[in-house]
Amino acid sequence: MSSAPRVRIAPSPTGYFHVGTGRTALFNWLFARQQGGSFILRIEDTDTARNRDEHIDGILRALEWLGLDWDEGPYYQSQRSHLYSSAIDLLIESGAVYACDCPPEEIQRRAKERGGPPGYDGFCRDRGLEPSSGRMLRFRVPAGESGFTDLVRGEVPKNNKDLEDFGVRKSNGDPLFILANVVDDADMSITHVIRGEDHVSNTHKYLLLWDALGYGEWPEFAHLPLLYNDQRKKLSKRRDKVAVEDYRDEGYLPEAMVNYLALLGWSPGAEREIVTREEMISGFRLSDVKSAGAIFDERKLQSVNSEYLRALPTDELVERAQAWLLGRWAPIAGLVQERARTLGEIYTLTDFLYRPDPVIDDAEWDKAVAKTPAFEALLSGVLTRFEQVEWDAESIQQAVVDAGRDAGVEQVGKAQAPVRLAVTGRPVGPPLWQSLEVLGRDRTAARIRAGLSRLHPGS
RNA sequence: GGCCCCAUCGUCUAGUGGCCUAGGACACCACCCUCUCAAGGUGGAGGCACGGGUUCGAAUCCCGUUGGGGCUGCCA
Repeated sequence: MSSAPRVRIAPSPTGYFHVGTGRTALFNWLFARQQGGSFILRIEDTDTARNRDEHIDGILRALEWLGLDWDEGPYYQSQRSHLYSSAIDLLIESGAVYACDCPPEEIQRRAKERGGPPGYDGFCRDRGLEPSSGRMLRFRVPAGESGFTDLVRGEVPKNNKDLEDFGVRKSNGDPLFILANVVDDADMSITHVIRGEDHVSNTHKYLLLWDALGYGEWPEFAHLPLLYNDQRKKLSKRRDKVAVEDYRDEGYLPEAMVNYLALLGWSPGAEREIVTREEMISGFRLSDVKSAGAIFDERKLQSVNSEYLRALPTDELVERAQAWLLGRWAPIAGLVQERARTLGEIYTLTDFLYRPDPVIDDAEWDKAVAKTPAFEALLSGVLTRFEQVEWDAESIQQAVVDAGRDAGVEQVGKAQAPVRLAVTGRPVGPPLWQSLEVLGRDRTAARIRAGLSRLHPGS
């Protein structure tokens, strides 16, 4: 194939955008960009019962968020039914398909009776039923072999006897996925079909149809290994967090998500983990894609995301976090930046600035503060000093150090602990002195007073 | 059940017959740094599923076993 490659991503409107679809889209996009080809978006909405406009909108926004721009489309299969109809007419004419009126229960019953494998048994093959409405259409699978060569996995053999007569049109007249898929790939001159491994067995049927329709030279195929959960099962909506929009909403950066997704099944080479888009485009090879599946590990995603977060100019970070929280935390943004793994986590680290009062866990308080008698004197010493010192990080630090010394708590690390818990409600967080400076003298003092009375509920 | 695919540390991977007493990253452990937590630094534990071949030589090639996965819809 000497002309510019044409590839496509063909999601169906299921209500969310699966990370696996995102990975497939990315690999298609990388291939197209590197080869100077076209990346085409086609919505596979032949199942009219499931279609919803907002689902389609979700697909477009997810693709945009990931930065995977398409060159053509979106095309909608629901608007191309005339193409499928004429293809079906052709198949009827040539006798490549036949009508079938077996109810699904009947097919199942016969399979059970037969004791053999489940699936259709060709019952209507030679009944000569008219292809009238109310009857589905099945492809008459010929004897022979339907093997093909896959760009990532090599030869994929198949004996046609292991293929049942699959449906190409529903009894309500709608085309089935496999038919629409083939017709559109031919019509759109798709040169490389890059999709998930769960489609390999569809490919044999695809090719049979392709030939029956006289489309000529086959496209190339590349089947990508699947993404699994930690149980090594295909990532599924039911058990797993699979929606790209969920990761977006938690504050993962699209560039980090793309980087992580690229690492699943492909590698930029030894000792590299963080890769720019340009490097991905220039280094990507379909032949380098692994054929074994990969587990989607959110901890690694977090780590990649942290790297991208820390690499951001701090003012840009503040800007991009606007959707999660207001900019009140900006003065300590640089300190928060290296501690947050997602934009959403920034709030956890800075919520003491946003809440009217800290939420203090009783058990935590008892363990970290109440058990140490000296901390009472420490806190009141801190309070006294806080009311007098200049309100800047350095003075705040000095006040805590001095109060600690007077209370017999020499180590600063120890002395800051009760102050931190009383004021922020958490045992850990960004550096305390700067945090208190931003919080302000009055709110800080009030919280320490509250801590003191927590020590002595009566007084 | 049938058909097909896959197999390097817990996870993602490098490795395409000698450079491998198998390298990196995440996660984990220890230490250093340090106002906590991170970040950073140093060190550590941890893997070629198993069994046969082929070869002077196998993580790399072949066969088998085991394990895992996918498909098997009038969903896509």
